[in-house]
Amino acid sequence: MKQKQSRQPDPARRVTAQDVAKKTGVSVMTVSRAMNNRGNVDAATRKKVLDAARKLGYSPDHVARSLVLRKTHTIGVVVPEITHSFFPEAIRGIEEVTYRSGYHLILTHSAEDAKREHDALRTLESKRVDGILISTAQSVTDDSVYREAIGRGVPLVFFDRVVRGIGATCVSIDDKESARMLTNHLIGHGYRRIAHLSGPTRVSIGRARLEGFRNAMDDHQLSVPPEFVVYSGFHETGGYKAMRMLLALPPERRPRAVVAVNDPAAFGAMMAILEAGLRIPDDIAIGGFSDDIRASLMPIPLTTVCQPAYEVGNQAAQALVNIIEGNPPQRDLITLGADLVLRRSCGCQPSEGIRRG
Amino acid sequence: MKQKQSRQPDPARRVTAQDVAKKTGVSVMTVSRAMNNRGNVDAATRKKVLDAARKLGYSPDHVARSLVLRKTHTIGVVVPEITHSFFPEAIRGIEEVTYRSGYHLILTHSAEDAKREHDALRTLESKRVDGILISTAQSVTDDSVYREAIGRGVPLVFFDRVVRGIGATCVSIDDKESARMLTNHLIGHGYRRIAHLSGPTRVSIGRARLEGFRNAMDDHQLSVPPEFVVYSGFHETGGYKAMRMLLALPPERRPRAVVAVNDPAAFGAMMAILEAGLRIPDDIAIGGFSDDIRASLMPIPLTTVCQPAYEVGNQAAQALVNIIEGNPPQRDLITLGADLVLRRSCGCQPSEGIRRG
DNA sequence: GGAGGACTTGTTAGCGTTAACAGTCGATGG
DNA sequence: CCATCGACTGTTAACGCTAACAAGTCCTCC
Repeated sequence: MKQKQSRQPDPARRVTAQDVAKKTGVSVMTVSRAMNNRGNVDAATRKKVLDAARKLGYSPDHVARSLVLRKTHTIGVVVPEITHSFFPEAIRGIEEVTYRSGYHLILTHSAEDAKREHDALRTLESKRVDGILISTAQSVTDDSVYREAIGRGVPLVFFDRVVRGIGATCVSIDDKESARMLTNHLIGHGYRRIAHLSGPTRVSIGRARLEGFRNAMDDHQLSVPPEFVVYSGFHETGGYKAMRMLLALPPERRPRAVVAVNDPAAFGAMMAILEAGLRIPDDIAIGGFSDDIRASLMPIPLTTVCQPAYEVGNQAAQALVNIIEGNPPQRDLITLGADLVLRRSCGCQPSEGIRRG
Repeated sequence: MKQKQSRQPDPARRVTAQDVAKKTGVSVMTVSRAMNNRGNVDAATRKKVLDAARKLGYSPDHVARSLVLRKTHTIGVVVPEITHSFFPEAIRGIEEVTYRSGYHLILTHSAEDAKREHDALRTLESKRVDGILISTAQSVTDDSVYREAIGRGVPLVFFDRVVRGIGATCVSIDDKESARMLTNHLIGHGYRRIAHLSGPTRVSIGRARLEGFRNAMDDHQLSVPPEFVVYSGFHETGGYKAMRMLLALPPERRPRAVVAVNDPAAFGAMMAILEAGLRIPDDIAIGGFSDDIRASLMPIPLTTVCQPAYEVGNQAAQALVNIIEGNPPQRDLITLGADLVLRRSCGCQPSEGIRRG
């Protein structure tokens, strides 16, 4: 067939700067300069190089470039669970920043598993990412992995589920303040006996929300009997079980309102309340966290704290990029405010009923 | 304080195999062999090397390794919109495969923009990913980008929004069949005048669902007047507007049932129907696609086609890894079946009412 | 008219790793 | 006793790119 086609020594071989150089009769260095729009290249030469590059389908090898420049323009992201509605939003916020600043994202997910998270961290480091954004897994009990990475000079920024006091920047929602705000709102409705469905205190958000709840109660000199703080974890079933325990109390010792650690727990609790033949908010009022997409669609729409996931990701990414580029942020604790979304479950009769969704 | 701490010439410098070699008195090659568990290393030497590596905090540089081995163990993923509930699920399915097979994921999102997708593709190629998983953006009109990448030998697998006939493996839901199934179900309820709220026909799912709808109608010798196929796009507002157009028809010429291209469009349409003072399904029945988390929570729960997003991602990743590792799949069209989730909006009175959520 | 400068291009070396080949050393066997 | 083998380890040369310096050309200016 074709006799004199342009020779291709190894079909699997990629086109390199060498090939472009040979074709245009300049050195690889000039090709490099032209491709990177460096000054000091004659306009005509640059054009010649760029044309040849396009014709040959040449694209500079970032791997080689990364090796020599000691910079990969890549950021590692570790999330505990990609499908948790919070994280896609947060990733979107991260992506917006990194896209603008020319970084790429290596996404790993720890499946809430400490070992898997640890592996992810090590591999990201081996991949020589320029920095890491991480939201910790629930099963992590030991900071040393993070400390060591930081010790080795890897820029690390925590977001949402943060670890404070080990020298890494943390971006999170002011959970304590939000829990306080929500609790205060319930107190404002006149409720005095308020219970808390809590998350694991090992995780920062679990701790902070419990604290904020306690603070608000303390501020109003309201007591919190020990049986009013029930562990529910982060899921529907936990919320359901925890609420059942509260409902097992004699009626006069039951709470009149409940602050749930998040919306799924609140949904579980609501189910338990309705099953017990009680009404929301007439018998028991309830509030949650995270403005789950379902919150506004429940039979009794759920009052909840709306967490700016996009904003958290955005700020965390911004902080990380700044650190990487040599402008470390002033404070290493960035907390964002959250909004209270008032719906019927707390006793409000919102004019509009639904704020989003 | 400490006088004789181990010297660190350049604090920013990472620990290399060289350092480990020097410390243990062997050559870098032996370090490499020990780290990679190659044979031909004395057990005692290996231990010595591994110990020193741990002590120094050495982790092999994947960038350098990738350069010499011409393999990055990294897969590029391009999705049009990370927050579309379908994609986090799909990514989860991808992640499961890649985690098991030792690949990492570079995630890019095109924001439904052709140019941004094009950039992402080029950069991924420059980053020398071993393969690419892509779900196309809506605004793409030209295949050549994909063809060229394939021409350059980049393994490419499409998932969900696929491009057929250009030599890449495609993994998608059998949308035509699903649309047909849904339409058949409505016909089974006795509806004859059925309309379709359509997506962009440029996108494969838009085309396929329209076709499946048409096929089902043809099979039953039911006519589809031109005004019964209304463009809605993929969002609530589009569905709302499209439904308004159908409702603007004189009552006797209105549809009795509607097949929406996806759930958000269906939600918009439902809002329009209810606003017009009509009842669902009594006056107009409706069905959607994707089993959006809200579908079961609507005032009238929505009958919908449940798409196995996790499975799509999983199969696509599996196919790509196979291609990369030299076992190309037999067929280059992999279609997965979907399930019909029956709820009230189509006229069914499901015993259980809610299937998931 | 020759020193100096501006602009462009080339040369050399090295980023950290591994493949391929080349030793080294003790043991084995005819 | 020396060739041979096998187990281990070292040496060299890439992989594709860019920084740093060197060198060439042409021009300017005292």
